[in-house]
Amino acid sequence: MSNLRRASSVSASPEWLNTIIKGDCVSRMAALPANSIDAIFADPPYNLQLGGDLHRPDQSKVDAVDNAWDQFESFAAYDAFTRAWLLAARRILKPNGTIWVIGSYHNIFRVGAIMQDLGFWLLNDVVWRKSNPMPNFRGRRFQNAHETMIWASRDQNAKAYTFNYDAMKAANDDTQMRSDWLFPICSGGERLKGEDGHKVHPTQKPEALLARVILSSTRPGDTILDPFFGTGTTGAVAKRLGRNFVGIEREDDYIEAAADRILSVEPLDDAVLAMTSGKRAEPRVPFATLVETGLVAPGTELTDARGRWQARVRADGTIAANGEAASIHRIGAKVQGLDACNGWTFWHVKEDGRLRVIDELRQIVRDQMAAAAV
Amino acid sequence: MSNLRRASSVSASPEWLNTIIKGDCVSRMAALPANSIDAIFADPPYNLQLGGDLHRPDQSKVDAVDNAWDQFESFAAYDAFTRAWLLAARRILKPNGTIWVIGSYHNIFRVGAIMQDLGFWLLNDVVWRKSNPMPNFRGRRFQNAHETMIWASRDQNAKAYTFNYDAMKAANDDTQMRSDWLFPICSGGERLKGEDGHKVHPTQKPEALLARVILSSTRPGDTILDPFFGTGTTGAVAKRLGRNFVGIEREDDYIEAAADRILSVEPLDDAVLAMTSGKRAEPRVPFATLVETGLVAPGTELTDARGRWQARVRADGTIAANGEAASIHRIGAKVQGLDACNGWTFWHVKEDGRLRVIDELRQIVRDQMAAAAV
DNA sequence: TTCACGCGTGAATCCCGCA
DNA sequence: GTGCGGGATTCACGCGTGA
Repeated sequence: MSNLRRASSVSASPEWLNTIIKGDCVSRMAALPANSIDAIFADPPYNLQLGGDLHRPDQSKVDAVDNAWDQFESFAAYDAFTRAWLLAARRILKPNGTIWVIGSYHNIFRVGAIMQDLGFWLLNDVVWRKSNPMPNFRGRRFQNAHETMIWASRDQNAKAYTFNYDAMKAANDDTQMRSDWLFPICSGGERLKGEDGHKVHPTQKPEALLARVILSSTRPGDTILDPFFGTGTTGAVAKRLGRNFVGIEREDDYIEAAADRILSVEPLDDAVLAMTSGKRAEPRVPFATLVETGLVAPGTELTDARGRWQARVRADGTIAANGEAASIHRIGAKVQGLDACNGWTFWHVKEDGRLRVIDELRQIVRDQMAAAAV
Repeated sequence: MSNLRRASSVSASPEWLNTIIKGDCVSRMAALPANSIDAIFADPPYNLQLGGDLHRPDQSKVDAVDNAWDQFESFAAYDAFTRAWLLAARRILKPNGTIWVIGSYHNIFRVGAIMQDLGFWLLNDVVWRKSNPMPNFRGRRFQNAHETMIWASRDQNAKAYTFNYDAMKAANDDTQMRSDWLFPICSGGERLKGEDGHKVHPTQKPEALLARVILSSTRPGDTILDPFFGTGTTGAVAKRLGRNFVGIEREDDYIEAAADRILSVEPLDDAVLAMTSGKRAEPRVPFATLVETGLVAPGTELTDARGRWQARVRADGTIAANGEAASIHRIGAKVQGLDACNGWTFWHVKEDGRLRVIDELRQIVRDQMAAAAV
């Protein structure tokens, strides 16, 4: 068990909190107390059933997912595995806890049907639209440009699950957060590489995706369990966002990489993490996307063009000034004593000593999105 | 049976072509010949499991799907129904036919798992992103802004299914069509209304969605069956796009509305329907033809684009390098140390001091052949 | 210092006709 | 059915290199 607990941890917290547990997730979850977990994020094997090698048009070979842990003898074997871990997960979930499972068309239908059979109550299916997916090299299908996440409560009757509706809405330019989310795949500096320069894990998920999952359906201080921890994206984002995590993973290489990674994560300030709560006052790239993708770091100070007013960016995509938090538009209006304000053209960030209006940053994201649009 | 056949129909075509068959889709499909349908589009009941009435914030009542045909006693009952109609559908599908099924998170996971169990081979899941979805009025979930379509072939081994890759790519600004499609929901003038001004069918799909389905995976003249015909969107779009249809529907009201609707549809001109097709559709021209016609003289030296490798053309249409002679493709692969190579785009000839790819010479031959055929 | 360009790569169920 | 071989097929982004 890799212990990554902070010195500030409450002494009464269980010894498995903020650790990586080595082993098979079914038996390890069985060893945890029932009704102890606030939220679960699971990225199980997809059972890809790939055929032979695949080459790009330039004859380079695609580095496919051919790991032993993704191999199953049959649909029945995959179903049995899925049923077992979902049952174990359901036992440790609090009555009002929720679970997220991510998958592709290879496995997600089996997972979803089994979740319904076991009594989970589906709340949403959420589509992760990839802004830069791998092409279909042979031109025989549509480009597989998304993955699917299922979000479910433990029971149909569980009505008090956590959903930070107002925070999501405020983060999405004051309209409801939709069930289709656009994010790039995990690449570049975020992608963990081994000493050989090769990716440590074949299916590392982007932190921005996990950030929205965690911000939408958990509260600071909650405990999030990931039964297929891999290289610990769930743990890293949970720690950064002031949540506790529990990871379960079988492979030593992954555990080691995850432990190093999480150790270097610095949790955000409590003030930045404070959630928007209650009914908001009245009033299309969401500002949250800029935060989730890292274009604007949480905690960044925003100012108007003349530097007369300041606000601070929070992790959920709202901003705060004078003790109040809301969308970029609302806070922009508030500090000026006006009824309305276009936050996109009002607020600026300081870059290299210069002010840059955030509308320019939105344009960057829009350009990315235009490539993916219809 | 509502007969909507055009006078121009070939007399030898079966009597059920371009008609709406009244009755239960399982027994009606059983009465059709096996291996007779090119494509199926199915919009089965979603098994919505709604609780009580839902009201908007202004207290107006949401007109939900509460029809008898959407009620099932249990998941098991829904599964049995799904299995039955999918089995019947699979029997009438041609070996290289494909099937589309649309659903929401309430039912699509069960449908997808059963499709896999029955031997269908999933090709893509395609997300219909709604540009104007209904909001989540209670603010307890993400806005349910999409539906999911599964596209599958009859068997894993069926490789020759229709996919109009080049047409889709051209329609999408010359980049591959992705698995997420953005369309508005069916409303306004397209939405069929009864004499009372009330919508005729609760789940009428937009014609644009069906158009992309049909254009991507069928050819003009193909036969498309819809076992849950409703108000006939599939039939209307199929007719407009020069395809044949077969509809099966139980409710007289829907059949009547669909028949009227389809009668008023005017098929598009063949010229408009002609599909973009890439090199795959071009006649095969052996490299030997270029030598035989004198476009490339025996003894000519071929090089790659950067002049790193050379080969010499032989009179029989093979080329030689490093003491070996074989096709332009084999030698191209050999000199590079690869398994495969497209010799047409790899090899160049020197003309007036410039390099010219031999694929251009092939195009000259193809143009000559086309001119001669007129 | 900046820009242009080449190269590598990502959860992939990825060919088809003829003998 | 199997085997063989022609030849068709890629999008976005990060990084390194060289001018």
